[in-house]
Amino acid sequence: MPSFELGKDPALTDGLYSLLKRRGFFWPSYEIYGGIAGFYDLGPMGSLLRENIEKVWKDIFIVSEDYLLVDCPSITPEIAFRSSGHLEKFSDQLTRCIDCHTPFRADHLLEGYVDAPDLFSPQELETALRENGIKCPSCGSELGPLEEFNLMFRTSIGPGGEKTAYLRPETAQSIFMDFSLLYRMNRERMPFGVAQIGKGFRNEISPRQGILRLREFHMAEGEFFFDPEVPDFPPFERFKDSNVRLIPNNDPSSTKEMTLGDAVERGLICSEVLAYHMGLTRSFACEIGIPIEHMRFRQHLASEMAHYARDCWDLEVELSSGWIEMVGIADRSAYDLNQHSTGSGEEMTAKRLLSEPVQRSVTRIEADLKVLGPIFRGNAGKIARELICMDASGIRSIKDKGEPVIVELPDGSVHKVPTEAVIISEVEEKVSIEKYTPHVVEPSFGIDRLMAAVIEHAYTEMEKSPLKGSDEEEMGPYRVLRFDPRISPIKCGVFPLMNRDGLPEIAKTLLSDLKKIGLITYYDHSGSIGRRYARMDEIGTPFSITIDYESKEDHAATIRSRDTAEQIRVPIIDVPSKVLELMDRYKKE
RNA sequence: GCGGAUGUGGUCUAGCUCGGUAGGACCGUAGCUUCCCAAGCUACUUGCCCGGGUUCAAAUCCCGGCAUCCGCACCA
Repeated sequence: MPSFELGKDPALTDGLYSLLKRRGFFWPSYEIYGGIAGFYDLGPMGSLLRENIEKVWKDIFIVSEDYLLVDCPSITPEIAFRSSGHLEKFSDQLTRCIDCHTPFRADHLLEGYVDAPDLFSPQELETALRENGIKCPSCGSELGPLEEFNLMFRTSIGPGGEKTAYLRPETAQSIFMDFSLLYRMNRERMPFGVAQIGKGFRNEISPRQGILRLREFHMAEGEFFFDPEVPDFPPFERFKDSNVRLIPNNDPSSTKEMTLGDAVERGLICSEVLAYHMGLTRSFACEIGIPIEHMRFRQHLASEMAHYARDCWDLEVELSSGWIEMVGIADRSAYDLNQHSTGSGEEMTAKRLLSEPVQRSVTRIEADLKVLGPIFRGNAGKIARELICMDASGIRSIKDKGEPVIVELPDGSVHKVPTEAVIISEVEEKVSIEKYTPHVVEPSFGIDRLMAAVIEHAYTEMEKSPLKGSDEEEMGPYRVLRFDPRISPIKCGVFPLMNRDGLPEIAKTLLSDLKKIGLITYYDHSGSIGRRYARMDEIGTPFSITIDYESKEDHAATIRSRDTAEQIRVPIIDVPSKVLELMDRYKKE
């Protein structure tokens, strides 16, 4: 059966994208007003397809891997992104040529002149541009002043709009902010994962390539928290021998094939935890129907890796438009938790049991509330709390000099605490628990891109059907979307061969039996039977059931398979279970 | 953002040079047909990207905007 090969002939996907609109997968949003780049509507088929892809994702991350599922808001107050670094990181400083108006990223212009310009502040950039005498690379003219372009959509909360907020560019941050709660919900056991499926928003400068680069997109993210001092990750055993294609960043021009186990041993992949999630990602992609030959993992170049990332690998899938990133799997170390911990003042740590409890003597500060109370009244408790957190040796030397201890409260007020209120003692302490900030590995899935990949790889064009008089000149090729039945938007079509003589009644009874077991169905009585099959093939419905005149006598129906066009005759009463069985069997083949 | 190309029913397109009723095919809908792989027959629905200008008259010419595609730039 002739099918086309992706990447070999992009012209073959031409017909695909009109099919997708015609049959209700997706199309550009706000078309009646001319459309806006970077936004797409998912139609009836696209919505079901996306939901099914997410279902498979949940089967892996929530059901098999026990990730905790959360669902947090898209609108996020500014402070959160100040801590996370997005306010800076997602703002590019642009400068424009005063003659040709071409915009450039200021830090890119400084590559090669200074070290790590991406970490520079706007002022530093401005100075560096001037000191190095940088001119417009395309025409040589002077460059204008810096402009800020933030990739986050800005909005405000409440009336008056004084509270600035942004639409989240990734779902991850909420998970970090909720870390302590989630850690407790997991009963303080490590390691554990948290997952979120939702929308992300990025105000891309110039979205292209249709649904592959959106300003509002679906993402499924996992955050896997673990103890960085535990090098082994036993579950990794499962993927140790999985073969993968890798493009390591020390040699970006060649693809290497090896097992994930080897890659960790050779130090290409930084940890077993990261490699494990690459394995998970690969099996997820396989399950939704992306062929393994069209997958590879590419390591971020040192220059494109975010400054907090220890290591980062992208799953890329080959499409008609080339190799496209689908999933980013990053080791973000303790960066995010540290940022939010510092930003909010909340402790974000996990506890680790020391293998041997440690005896040590500790200098402890106590506050004598009997003294503090009468002096400071309402503030006494706060001062005491602040006092016992201060550096013990420093306090001791102050106390030894007989000077009062200066305590500053979070509200900014400063208080002089008399020496006699400060008690310093040496205690022997048995420490059996140690606190640490967990590291995190983040697999982040672009659902819309994966959906496009699934569609392209399920797409098959065939020579026209051999029988009857269809005319390929007019019809174009015969098109089939060969989805895995698990992700097909519609699971089965139900057709009366003729729209009369009691056939519709039989078909509708069967239809409701299929609905009862939760299958999404499609009833169709219009057009010839072949046309109805063709409609189902175009939306990737794996099974079509036809009630014919014989059904009235033998109470049986035919089930026709999308991929083979084969038909089997099954008693009507057994059709629902037979369909489930066929769906299940498809997976294993 | 820049340069180039493009924009006609749901889809693909003819018409634009040379202004004068917008045409086809597919898809879709209803009906006929014992109809199992886009068959046939009948009927039907749906359109000139938006705004302005020139003109008696604009899909067509001019200006502006928007969008798409390609290249540059940008980005995951």
